[in-house]
This record gives sequence, structure tokens and C-alpha cells, in this order.
Amino acid sequence: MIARLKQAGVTPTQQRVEIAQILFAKPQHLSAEQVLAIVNSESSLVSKATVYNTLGLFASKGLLSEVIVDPTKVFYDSNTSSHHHFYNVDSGELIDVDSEAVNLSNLPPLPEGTEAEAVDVIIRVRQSS
Amino acid sequence: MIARLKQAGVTPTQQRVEIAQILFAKPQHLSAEQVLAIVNSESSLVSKATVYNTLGLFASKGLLSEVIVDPTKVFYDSNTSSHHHFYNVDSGELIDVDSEAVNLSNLPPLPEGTEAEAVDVIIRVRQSS
DNA sequence: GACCTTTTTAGACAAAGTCTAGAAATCAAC
DNA sequence: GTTGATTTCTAGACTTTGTCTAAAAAGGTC
Ligand SMILES: [Mn+2]
Ligand SMILES: [Mn+2]
Ligand SMILES: [Zn+2]
Ligand SMILES: [Zn+2]
Repeated sequence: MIARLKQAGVTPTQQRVEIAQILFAKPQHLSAEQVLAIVNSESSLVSKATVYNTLGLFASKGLLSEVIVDPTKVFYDSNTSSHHHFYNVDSGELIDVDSEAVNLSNLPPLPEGTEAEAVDVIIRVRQSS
Repeated sequence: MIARLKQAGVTPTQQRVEIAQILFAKPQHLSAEQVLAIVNSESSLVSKATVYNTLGLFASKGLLSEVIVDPTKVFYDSNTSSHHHFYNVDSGELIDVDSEAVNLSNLPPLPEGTEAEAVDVIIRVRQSS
């Protein structure tokens, strides 16, 4: 874990390692508030400011990606390979969709003076009645 | 405009007509704060609560769609036909992309017990350096 | 006009996230 | 290992977007 942070150019402090261990345990989608709660569930280890700073830092270094699907919070995704999402608007659940499971092609020309950063595909679903 | 609201099952009050006139003047993407500022730019006509309530009501009646691309605010889109978006992460600009300009097919099977509500494609671009 | 229902309002409140200024930890000579 | 510089962390104030509440206003029906 420490090596992984170093390789990404992140000084592996104790707080950053704590947060990394939670997130990189498996591919998952966690909000900052969830990370804060998990990291401090045993004893109070990491402050709110540090959780937000660390998640932002990890995202800027490519260790996490941000998923914006809910107007009230950002999800941090430990799966950084290019993929898409189902978002259940009723439950708030976010599920990965493999890139190959979606045929996305023929993208239009980008606006003048811009370059692509990412293409997000979000399939919003609701509980069927 | 009044007819349009009635047809959507919305009682056309003075405040709702004011907001509708702003939004339905052309296809555009406005945040609640922007609508509030525009509607009250001459004199104070509509309260904050009413702007939020009205935008939510219009969206629930299909007169507007919500675009979630920015973690800090929701955009309300007066173009309700199915389409996609460029989002310039540097400028915050949101540009429509015609549905036909993107080839999207082969969607994966939906999670058990869910039905599709929408498929959002967001092409995030940044200012090229 | 009296009554009833719907809508609007000011302003308190909530949730997510940022900022600040000082404390703590780390690092680099010496 | 002490000194000094740099980086990181922290508590808590603050900001922004949005929601809630309880009362006022508006509108519809008789
Ligand atoms: Mn919000
Ligand atoms: Mn935010
Ligand atoms: Zn994911
Ligand atoms: Zn649009």
C-alpha cells in the first residue's frame, strides 16, 4: 500500500495509508462522509479536512476517480479503469458496467479549443413497480 | 406559455409563468441560483423557495430535465428531448450533443428489479493547452 | 363575502464541502 | 540530537446549495 502511494507521487503519511487501505481493499464507490465514518469507526484517527484533502489528492494523482451522479455528494471510485455505471435513483446504489458491455462510438467533434478528459455513461434506473 | 403549463398539468400561477418565460425562451441550461437571479433582476418577484419548488415541479412534469455534471449544483435543461452533453470542466459550460451524433448501443442487462429511467452521456472536456 | 384549498414567502435549518491558522510531524543540515 | 524549514494535519468557523416550517396571500366555489 505504501509502495502504491509512493509510486503515484504521494507521500505515504499515516492518515493517507489509513484511507488508502479502506478504498483500495476492493473496487467500490464511497462518499467522503462514508470514508470519514469508516476510518474513524474504531477510534478517531483522521479529521474531516484531511479526508477531503486526501480524496482530492488521490483523485488528482489518478488513484481514484470521481463519480458525479447524485446532486448531494461525490462518490470516489477505487476502480480507475475506464468503465461506466448504473445508478439506482431510488436506492442510491452505484454499480460498475464494463466498458466492453457498452458500444459507444461516433463521438461528435469536440468544441473548438478543448480536449477530452473522460466520457461518462450513466444508466439511471429506478425500482420497477 | 400559460397553455403549455396547463397542458403539463401545472396551474399557471404568476410566479410559475415568470420562471417558464425565462427557461422556455430557448434551449438552455440554468442553475436554480441563475433562475433566481434572472427572475428577480428587475424587481423582486419570486422567492427562493418558490424557484426551487417550481423547478422541481417542472422537472417532475417533464417540462425540464435535470443535468447532474457539477458536484456543486444542478442544471435545469429546457431541452427535454433525449440528448447528451459536453461539459467543459474549466469553464463550467454545458453544450448539447444531438442523440444521433453518438452511437450508443449494446446496453448491458439492467440490474434485477429495475427499469431504465435515462441514459446520460457526458463528454467531459477541458481547455486544451 | 365566507369558506376551503393551493401557492407563496421569509427566514431558519441542514448537508456537503472549503478555508484558516495553529499544532504536529517530518526532513535536512550541522 | 538540536535547530530550523517544510509539509501535513487538525478543530472549528465558514460558505454554498438546497430543504423545511409556519404563516400569509391568492384563488376558486358557493
Ligand atoms: Mn446540494
Ligand atoms: Mn459540493
Ligand atoms: Zn465505478
Ligand atoms: Zn441539454
